[in-house]
Amino acid sequence: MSRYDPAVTEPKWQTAWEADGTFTARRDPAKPKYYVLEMFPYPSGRIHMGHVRNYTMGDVVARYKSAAGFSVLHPMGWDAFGMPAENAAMERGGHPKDWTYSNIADMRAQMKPLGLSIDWSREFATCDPEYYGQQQSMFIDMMDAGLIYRKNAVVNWDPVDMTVLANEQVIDGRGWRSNALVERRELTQWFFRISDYSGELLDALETLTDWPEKVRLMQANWIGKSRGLQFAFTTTGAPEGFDRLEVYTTRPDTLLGASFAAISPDHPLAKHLERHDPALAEFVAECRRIGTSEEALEKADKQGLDTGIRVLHPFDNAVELPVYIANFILMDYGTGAIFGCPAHDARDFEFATKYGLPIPPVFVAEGADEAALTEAFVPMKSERVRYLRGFAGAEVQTGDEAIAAAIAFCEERGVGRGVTNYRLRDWGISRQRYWGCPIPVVHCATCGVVAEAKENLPVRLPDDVTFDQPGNPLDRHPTWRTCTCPKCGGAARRETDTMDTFVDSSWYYARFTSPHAAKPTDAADADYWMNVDQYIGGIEHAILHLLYSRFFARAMHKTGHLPAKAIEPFNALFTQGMVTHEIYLTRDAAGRPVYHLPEDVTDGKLADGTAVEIIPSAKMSKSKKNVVDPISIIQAFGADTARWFVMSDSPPERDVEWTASGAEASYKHLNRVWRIASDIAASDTPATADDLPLARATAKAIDEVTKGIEGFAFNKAIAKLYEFTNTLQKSQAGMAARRDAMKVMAQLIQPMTPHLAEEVWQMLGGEGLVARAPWPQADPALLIEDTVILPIQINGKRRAEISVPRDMPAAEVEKIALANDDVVKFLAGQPVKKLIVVPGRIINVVV
RNA sequence: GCGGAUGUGGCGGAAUUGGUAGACGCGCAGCGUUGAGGUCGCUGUGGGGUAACUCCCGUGAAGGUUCGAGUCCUUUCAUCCGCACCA
Repeated sequence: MSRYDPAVTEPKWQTAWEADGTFTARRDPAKPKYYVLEMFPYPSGRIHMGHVRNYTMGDVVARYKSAAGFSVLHPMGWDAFGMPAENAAMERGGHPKDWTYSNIADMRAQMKPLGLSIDWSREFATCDPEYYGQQQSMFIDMMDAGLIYRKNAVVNWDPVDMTVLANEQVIDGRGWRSNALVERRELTQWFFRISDYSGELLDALETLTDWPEKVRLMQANWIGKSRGLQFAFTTTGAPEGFDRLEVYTTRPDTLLGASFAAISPDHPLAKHLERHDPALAEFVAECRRIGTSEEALEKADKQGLDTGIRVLHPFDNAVELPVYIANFILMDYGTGAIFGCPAHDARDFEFATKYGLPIPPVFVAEGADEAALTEAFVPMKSERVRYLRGFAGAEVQTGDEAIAAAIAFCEERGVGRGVTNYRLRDWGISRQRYWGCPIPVVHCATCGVVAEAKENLPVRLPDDVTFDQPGNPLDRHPTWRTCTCPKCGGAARRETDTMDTFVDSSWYYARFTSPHAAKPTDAADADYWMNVDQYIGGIEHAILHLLYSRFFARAMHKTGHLPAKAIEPFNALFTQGMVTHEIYLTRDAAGRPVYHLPEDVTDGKLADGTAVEIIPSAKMSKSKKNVVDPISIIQAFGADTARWFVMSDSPPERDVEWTASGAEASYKHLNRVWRIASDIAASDTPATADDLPLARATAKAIDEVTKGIEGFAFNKAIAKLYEFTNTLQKSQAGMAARRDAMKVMAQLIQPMTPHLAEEVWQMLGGEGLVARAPWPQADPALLIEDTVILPIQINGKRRAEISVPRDMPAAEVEKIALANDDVVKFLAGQPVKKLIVVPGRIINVVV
């Protein structure tokens, strides 16, 4: 008997599917449609196990839905613009375009052997001019619809390389190549008005019931709706034009605990003051070196500088508060200025302690006395506190009540107004880089900023660019910038900023519905295929990519490119975990770690016998050398083994650790299934047992595997398939019954291990391709057990069990339970206080 | 710093959502098959105690609610993800 050979079998069935056109998506009015999408990959050049896991999950869903009678769309493309291509060009020479397209070809070649049910005829890359040209056309529509504007915004500026840096390229406040201290610099940049949709994007989260709760919560917190008070302090000693200082607060009830005011280093007042005060300018420059990321700002040591300006407390003009410039105030949130209430805010407390400012408490915990504070007292939202001073007097109430009361009180007295504020900022899409979608705009001396005419689209990237120096190659290209104004025909200058790559990925799902259309979308196709029924990707995209896509779908609807039903483009979302691996290292003479590849380590030792340190499982990364290459796994064991392994063991939303032994175990299991199938196909051993138990086991397997796939619990579906395999292997039922059960096995494993499934299906004489066979149905009559085993607890501890008919009345169950020998023994004659019978579950005797 | 998640045997995990903790797989041990190794098949496997037993302990830690808690509540520790120019 020969062995299962994936190297022969897998390509055979891939060819069969291709010849059959099994996975070509078609608009079929007779069937319901189902659109499965995995977040498309960045073409780095190599697929990794994370890709295998992501696409296998989508493939399981796609194949299952197809068997269940849906017309399925399951496409693949490439998120192909971005910095790595430019970095490669700078480091190794060559052109970003060549690098990218050659990577795409490599990755496609690595992906095809996985046997994914993808409709490759819809493939595109976002760097195809056909794609980004349509994006430019929509940009112009969005300009016309008032969704786009320009304003100044800060960027990380590398003063040595004379270039803008991404946050990722700023390491400890220094440029990653030049090592120069990074500065903040203002540039005029393009923005999408996503904040116009803050309220809607927040409210609509409630309709996304098939999204993970945590993702909805993260988005809600990101949008950050708050109700607060905006008011103006009157200043003294401030320069002309700054006689009022607007502040926003979400805690107006603590206004009487104010002990200082503070402004952002980017506040207009700070910018004014630095022009005349060298010491202050020095401080502000220091603040600007922190970088632009919120994380860096929040983690930095709290620093402040007294400007000498004072503000008057709005309720007591005799009280003057100092105005500081403070490094932790964000210009982008509220008004860029705050009042500090150290008693009830941890950051303000730290700041006041450092600069010796008073810390007057406003309230204390309910029932507590006023005492010196050793840290800020920040009550929980629902916690009731007693106000020592405040608009509500010495009353006890929760923060929410007090805030509403404080806003009403202030408004009555003309101190500011209640406002709803959002943390969400407009989306800055300008990038001073080459490898992105050019912003289709020209700058004309006469007409100003003008959109390019649509007939001139796409505005193509020039091919003749160099990367021998930092900065934007579009900016220094000799001729590309020169153009004519589409409005007046005069000489004009082309915009050299390109778009954030998040724009590319904000509508690719819509483009897949009609990837070759001469417009961004085709109405009939978009109407049939949208929305994405199941979207699958990493949790790291929980906020930005998904929020931008939700905004962009709304913008596409507003500009006529998507139907109204598609403003929430993803009906269901699943966020999968990473594939991780142990890290192996030894130490060099200086104690520095030296990493070793998994294949060089056997039983915790290198080939020369040196023992390695094993660091627990972590994200696969090249520098830690803990990467397992899917291609080598496919070559060794076949794609089905890799697919089976990444779907087994861990729940899909959690990380899964790749282990060599696990992969081998998967391989062995698939071989076992094949062996059992070929035994059944070949032999004709007589039945020595009833067919009924196997029929029951089959029905149960169908039921539980179906539930597992529907519920995204692939690990549980696989556990059931192991059980079913064990049952089938041991079954002594008749050959016809075993054949039928094995054919069901082929159908049930088809989503996970499609090649093996086809092979088994064929061995048993299944008709056509199992990929086209309808999903098996479980006979409901076979799912019902006749008897149930009920555990009996005495005072909550399991002491006995009884087996009773499934629908025996509770009164009779009680009688049998109390008569049980073990129960009688444990009760030892004590009277029963209470008897709890949960039908079909458990009996608890309380004495 | 802020926001979000996770924590169960030697390991990955299961537990019908408040009702038998440890399904299934890995690993390990024993037995069988095999010339040997591997493969394959069978049996056992949370910790402790016992001659034996349905005896005790046990879901990161501490406390609470309940007839009953891995599951609910409070506090706490550890790890991971995101923080707006990485994709």
